Amino acid sequence: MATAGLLGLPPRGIMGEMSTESAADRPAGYARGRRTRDDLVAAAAAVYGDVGFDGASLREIAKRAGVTHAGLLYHFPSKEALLAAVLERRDKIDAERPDLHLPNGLGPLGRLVALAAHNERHRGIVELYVRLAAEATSEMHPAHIYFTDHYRQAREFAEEGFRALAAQGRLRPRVDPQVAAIGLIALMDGLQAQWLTEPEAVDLTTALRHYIEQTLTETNHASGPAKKT
Amino acid sequence: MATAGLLGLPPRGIMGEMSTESAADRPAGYARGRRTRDDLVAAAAAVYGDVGFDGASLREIAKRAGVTHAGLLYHFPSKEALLAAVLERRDKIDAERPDLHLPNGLGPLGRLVALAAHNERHRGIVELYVRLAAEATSEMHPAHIYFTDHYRQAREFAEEGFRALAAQGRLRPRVDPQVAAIGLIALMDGLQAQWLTEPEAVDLTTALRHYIEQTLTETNHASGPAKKT
DNA sequence: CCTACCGATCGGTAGG
DNA sequence: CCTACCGATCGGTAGG
Repeated sequence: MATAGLLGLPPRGIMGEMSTESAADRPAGYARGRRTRDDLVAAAAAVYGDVGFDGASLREIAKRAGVTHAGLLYHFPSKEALLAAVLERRDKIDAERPDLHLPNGLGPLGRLVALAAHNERHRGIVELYVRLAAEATSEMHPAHIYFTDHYRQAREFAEEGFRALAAQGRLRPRVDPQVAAIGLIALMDGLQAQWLTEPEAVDLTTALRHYIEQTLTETNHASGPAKKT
Repeated sequence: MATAGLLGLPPRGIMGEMSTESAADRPAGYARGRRTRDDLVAAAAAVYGDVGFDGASLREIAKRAGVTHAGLLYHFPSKEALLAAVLERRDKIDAERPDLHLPNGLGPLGRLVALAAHNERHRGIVELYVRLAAEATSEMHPAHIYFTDHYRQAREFAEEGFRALAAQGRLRPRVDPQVAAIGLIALMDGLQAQWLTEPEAVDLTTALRHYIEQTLTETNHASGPAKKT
């Protein structure tokens, strides 16, 4: 789930109909208000991680950012507008992240392993995505479009990765890149849920690496500088 | 996630400290009250699937079962007691299910594929588990113990399955049964979340079968009567 | 950005 | 099993 913006694609639309109009996107030359808004978005992300979007109260988010809940609604006209801002920020952060480039013999898919390693050190991000993804399962949920989009992008990225390996003749002949891609994304998500529930019992990268290596031909298992983390 | 009771183990404890004492477990010779309680548990499972446990209101659950919310609290003394009853019922149903036995060349792990195929025809079950598992991530959540237990059992079952294959010499030499088991359970969970979000884009069994087959030696891929579903 | 308020809904209890 | 109620909390608005 915490694979948003993975491709560095331009954050397109993000929330479907949802609009962040109003005070929220003023000239932004007013440093103070900008700061408050950033604090609100950060606080919201944290609270969503703790109790989900549905369970989050504007009063709790506002309190953590040091304003009243009516003050929050001055900056973001509705609960949904704040959610949109949180998701936009996540995509922006992910897209701008320069790390995740350590070559590791797994081709583009190495980025996914590196992302998992990064997430392991940022529990809050994982909590945010695991909770939101479960809520957004419903077609009526305000983040539903965001997640269908997110899954599609993640799948396409993984599929490209497997195709690249196939082009190099490194993929086992029976491996279907599309099926392998769906599985890889699902594996990442499932590992995150299990890891949050019981961090000692599971780690995020081992099973992932194992999965990718199973799809490679025997001679390609050396997997380069694997333990670079 | 919807792998509860997979092993047919005696439902042990279930909810940690949580107790279902009180009126809820009377002699049970009173058919009418028994019926009402069953209706309440079924309604609760449905509402949890829609909006999660945290988001579910006793009034909505009671209405679906045809009683008032105070009537519900007569049968189940608290919101948590009702949750315990829902989880107990799920384990009982799973343990008693006689299907899931079609041999398919995958050994014990074939049961997991059969379970996924079954879940594909019972969206409500999957919704219930995906939502609860995300909420139960927090150590404070009343279902947390249930899920740590559930994950542990599921992992052990899968690990046994991989060991059985290894004993038959059917496992590829590089495959670690424990790592493969963690991955298989995670894969099931992640597929379920993706499938709920976008049912047309993903199916529950293909990626699962693919994963298991990747761990087998070349000569074992025929996978027996695969499309028996 | 705040104070003050609105109607709605929540889990749970009293008392039959 | 119900009616009737409790205190708490919710998202959002009015009006500055």
